[in-house]
Amino acid sequence: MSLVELLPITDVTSCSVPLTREPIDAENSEDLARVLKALADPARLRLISMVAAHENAEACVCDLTEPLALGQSTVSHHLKVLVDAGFLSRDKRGTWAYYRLVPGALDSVARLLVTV
Amino acid sequence: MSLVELLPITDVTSCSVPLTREPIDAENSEDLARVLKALADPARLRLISMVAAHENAEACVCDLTEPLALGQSTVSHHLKVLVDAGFLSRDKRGTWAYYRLVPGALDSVARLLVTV
DNA sequence: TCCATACATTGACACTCATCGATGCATTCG
DNA sequence: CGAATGCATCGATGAGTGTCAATGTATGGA
Repeated sequence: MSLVELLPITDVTSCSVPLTREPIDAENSEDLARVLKALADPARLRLISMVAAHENAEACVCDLTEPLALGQSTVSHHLKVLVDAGFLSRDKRGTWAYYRLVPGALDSVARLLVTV
Repeated sequence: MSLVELLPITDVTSCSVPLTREPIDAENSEDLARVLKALADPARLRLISMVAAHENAEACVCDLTEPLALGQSTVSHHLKVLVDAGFLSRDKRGTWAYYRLVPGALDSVARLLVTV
């Protein structure tokens, strides 16, 4: 397991500089690609969007399965990918698992892409 | 061939609203995922970065092959993916093909991710 | 205690993708 | 004209990924 999987995304990307400011080295390009790969899926983008829009800015798996029209195990898998990438946090309360956006995670990725 | 493949990236994403502002619908999520997938590769991130940093903000394939340590056909393939996604433009002059950043392409993606 | 519910994990499968070598196609130069 | 250069395309291959059904694991209620 690498450092990337253990630290929140902000720690991974904060040490780097915008993509177009200076040539990115091989290691940083792999870190950023790993993070972008977690975002580059329609179901996961919708999950992020749905969690953000949900009441109290949190949602459990059962809230997300039906509107996505995907199986429960598939939704669970996507949520895990997003948690591992640092975009979502998981809070288990009773039988439910509540997912939230990690503040600043999306923004730190956006900052790396911006050219101005 | 869908509209997405024909139009520059700015046209695809300008009609959409930041991911966390309101729930993204299935169609928009597929468009955005397609664009992010083009970015989510270490070699392609380095290509974008190297083109941006190169003299006159343009580079030909022969400038990019060696530092990437990838075969010429592989580099050519990655450049095509980036052109198709709207991030790079191609200008053939003589035997050389010069690639440039499409102004605003990265920024319009960054705007979709930002939460503030 | 037993069952139902919510979720995670596993295994399998189809599909996509990154990479390479070989080939094709212009263009330039001798 | 012929050889060489720069690049795109093709076919193959191995690795990765999204999806599902089935199973595992807690937790809470009757």
